[in-house]
Amino acid sequence: MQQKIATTDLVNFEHTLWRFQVFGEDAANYFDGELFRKAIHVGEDLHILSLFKDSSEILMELEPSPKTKLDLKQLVGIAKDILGLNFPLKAFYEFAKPDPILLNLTSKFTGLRPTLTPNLFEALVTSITAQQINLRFAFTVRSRIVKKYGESIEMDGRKYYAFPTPHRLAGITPDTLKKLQLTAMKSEYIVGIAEAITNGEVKLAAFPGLANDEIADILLPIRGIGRWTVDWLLARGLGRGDAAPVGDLGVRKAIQHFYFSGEKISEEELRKFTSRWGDFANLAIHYLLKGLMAGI
DNA sequence: AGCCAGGCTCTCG
DNA sequence: CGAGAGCATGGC
Repeated sequence: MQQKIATTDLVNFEHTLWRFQVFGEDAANYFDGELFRKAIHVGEDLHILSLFKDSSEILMELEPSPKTKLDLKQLVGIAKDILGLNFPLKAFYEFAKPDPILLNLTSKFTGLRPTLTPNLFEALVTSITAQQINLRFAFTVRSRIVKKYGESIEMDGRKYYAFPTPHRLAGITPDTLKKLQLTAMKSEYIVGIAEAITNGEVKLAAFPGLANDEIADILLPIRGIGRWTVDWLLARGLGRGDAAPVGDLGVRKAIQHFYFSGEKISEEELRKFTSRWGDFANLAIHYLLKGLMAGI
């Protein structure tokens, strides 16, 4: 089945999904520049969600078709999150006008939105794999996890892997993850988090209804989850407007590059600086990162 | 070749 | 608490 998701004046398809191509293989997210595909568990079934452009429209296709309206609603919600459609982009562009740097970036990358990872377990594990190593290698390792533990479904002669559920990772010996070239520590973190979720200690489903601080209080005591990981979960998992992962190396470099002539500043100062963006911090930072990577 | 990766935990003062 | 060492290995 097919369904319209958005028009191209609301979102720039290529700019927004570009992130899935730049760091090499991503077994959980297929994007070739024109077609995006992701295998997703909903209800009892594994679906392939496809996103693509047709003239001025962005369409979604689902295989197999969802059996219930509720499943369909959930899949449409996921598609919208992947395209970042819930971010108030127009209001942000108004907000950005007085700032020459943001004004320049928003006019260069009009329609760019942060893609969300609404599967919060996937968001957490992805962050952990990316801690303290270069992103390209992080993607390679994460793809190995996805291929080894994720269920797959075939379409047009290609296999698509769903991100492993917590159930598939809970109870495995961390050593099997270590063989995929995660560090011993990260292997333990990931299995530990999978177990905390399957045994009900951590209820990810409740997070959308909680405040940023409440989520941080739940997650920070868990081994492997620090401030950086929480901030990215808030920013790219839950789409919180005011999330600002200032501990992130890329974010620091971007802010220092655009606002401090490349001079290094402390995390404290960064936090103070980003507070000026209020509920637009997430968007502002996304544009700064894009600008940095584009060499502006 | 050698420095550095989109950090986190643990220890020590 | 705040600073600093250790993790571990691929990319460039």
